[in-house]
Amino acid sequence: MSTPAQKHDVFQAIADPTRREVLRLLAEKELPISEIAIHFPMTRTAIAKHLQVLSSAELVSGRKQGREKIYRLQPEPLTELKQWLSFYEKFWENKLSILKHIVENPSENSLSVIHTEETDKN
Amino acid sequence: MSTPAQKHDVFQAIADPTRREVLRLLAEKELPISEIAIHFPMTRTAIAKHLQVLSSAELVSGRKQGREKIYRLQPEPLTELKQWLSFYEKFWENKLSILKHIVENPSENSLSVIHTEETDKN
DNA sequence: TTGACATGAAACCAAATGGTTTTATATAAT
DNA sequence: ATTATATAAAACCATTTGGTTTCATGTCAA
Repeated sequence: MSTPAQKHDVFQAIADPTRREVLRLLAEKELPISEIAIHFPMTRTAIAKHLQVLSSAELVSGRKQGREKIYRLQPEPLTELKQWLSFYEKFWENKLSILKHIVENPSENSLSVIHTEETDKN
Repeated sequence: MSTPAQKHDVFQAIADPTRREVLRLLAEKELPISEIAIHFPMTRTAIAKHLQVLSSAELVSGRKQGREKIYRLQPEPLTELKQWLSFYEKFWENKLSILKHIVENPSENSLSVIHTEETDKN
């Protein structure tokens, strides 16, 4: 974490399971650091740093209110992830549709396909 | 990297830009390690390790053919990412639709909303 | 004003990460 | 048989990461 101030990437920000859980919490409602920290088996400080990472990726924003700092979810950067993903969707949809075809048509030559692998070994 | 043999998670696997670029390459066609490495400013060994990470996340699979090891894309685990993302879509779509509403209705009280922030400072 | 909270900042630490170089091994080509 | 190619495995290294503890500061409450 290391309070980098440097812009973090969305991909990197969501790589950590703790940070994903923080996002999940903030999806329900905005929360001050201490309240967030209650849900985790680590110190408030550690959570504060995770929030800084999320903040530098612009996935959350924090406003100071009295003595507490309240964080809220800012989901917009996730569109970048969605875009990235959309490129790959055609690949797995393709694979799944082939599978679907085999499952839904138990006739045809499914068995011969399976046997191909077996016979290759000989 | 460190050749962990341990199962890697998709989120972690795609966190690294080099690995994302590798996936992009393999999306076009399967390739042996050396060919992949040509596209990067690092050693073949480094790429081999990235491939191990991708492999342990099951985003690629490698088969040995002669003296080369050919890797191919295996996009299925990305469905987990998509699922994760889908939870957040409602949030940003919500925000965008509010924005859209403001933009498309320049009448109404958009200005008063903007002024709220200004007057808070006093 | 005197504590009690909530945070911020800094120093520190172990482990993980992203890379390198070196050495070994199997396969292909001459 | 020899050499070149493709990978694998291991040792090593610097930096980053995810965490801690300690100390300082601002704010709320009594």
